Amino acid sequence: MGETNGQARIELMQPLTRAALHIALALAGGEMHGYGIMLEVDGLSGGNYRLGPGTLYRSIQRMVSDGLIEEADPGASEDERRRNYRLTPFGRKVVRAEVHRLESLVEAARSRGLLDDGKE
Amino acid sequence: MGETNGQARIELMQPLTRAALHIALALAGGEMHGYGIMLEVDGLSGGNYRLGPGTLYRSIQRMVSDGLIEEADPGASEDERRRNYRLTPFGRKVVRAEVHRLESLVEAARSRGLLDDGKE
DNA sequence: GCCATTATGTCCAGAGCGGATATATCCATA
DNA sequence: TATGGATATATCCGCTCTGGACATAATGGC
Repeated sequence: MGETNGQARIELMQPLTRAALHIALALAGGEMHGYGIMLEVDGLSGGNYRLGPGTLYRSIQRMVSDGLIEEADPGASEDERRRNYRLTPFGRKVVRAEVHRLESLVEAARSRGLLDDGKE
Repeated sequence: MGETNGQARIELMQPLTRAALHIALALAGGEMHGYGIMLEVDGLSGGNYRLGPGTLYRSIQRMVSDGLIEEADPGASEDERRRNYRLTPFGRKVVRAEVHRLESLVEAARSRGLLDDGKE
């Protein structure tokens, strides 16, 4: 194979921007259009993190040109305005690596006693 | 009590910037000076995330003025150039809230099957 | 037909960042 | 003791990323 090893490409993409991470996580559940991603991210963060339209559509474009996501065929009977996106296999690898990084951070927090004594 | 409830202030600080999160996690293990934080962050991320001096000292200043960290008395026999910092109780609450957010994201990733089939 | 909602997109100003540069101290060792 | 690499802090420049306002238009319920 003429291409450089995939691991290197993955590391070049890290760390994902905050917006890209949330978009990727939303798309990990299945393909979805932009506005849907916006609502999904709002929900999965419990309202603590919101994507405005500027950040949303700009991030989508960047992720497409980076090969993290790709446009999917529009569902048959759906709203014609919608543009559906899905994670590419490469994108999936990158998010997975990023989530593992987050897990390490959470573990570091735990080992430093940050999560003990749960009262505020 | 004349002050607004602390929970609101915590939410105003969220989400922490990437740099601030890493600095706070480094300081969760005990007080430390800037250069030490830089090395600690490098280590706790396995080299995947590095703070350059610009981001580091700028972030420290911002976090001090936001009340997340504060300067501590320098240790007796230590290098006089060092300026030691520690998390404030408020800063500790904010990092804890942020780590809980990260845990939710990891959990969302898991429930979407993103962490299954561990091969690359 | 009316109009809120859904949906995508651009633009601007400001926040955050990476890395170069500057400066100075510390300390091992030659 | 002087030389120099590591330690330590700080600022500056240019770029990326973001938030939110604004624009435009199709959809769908009434």
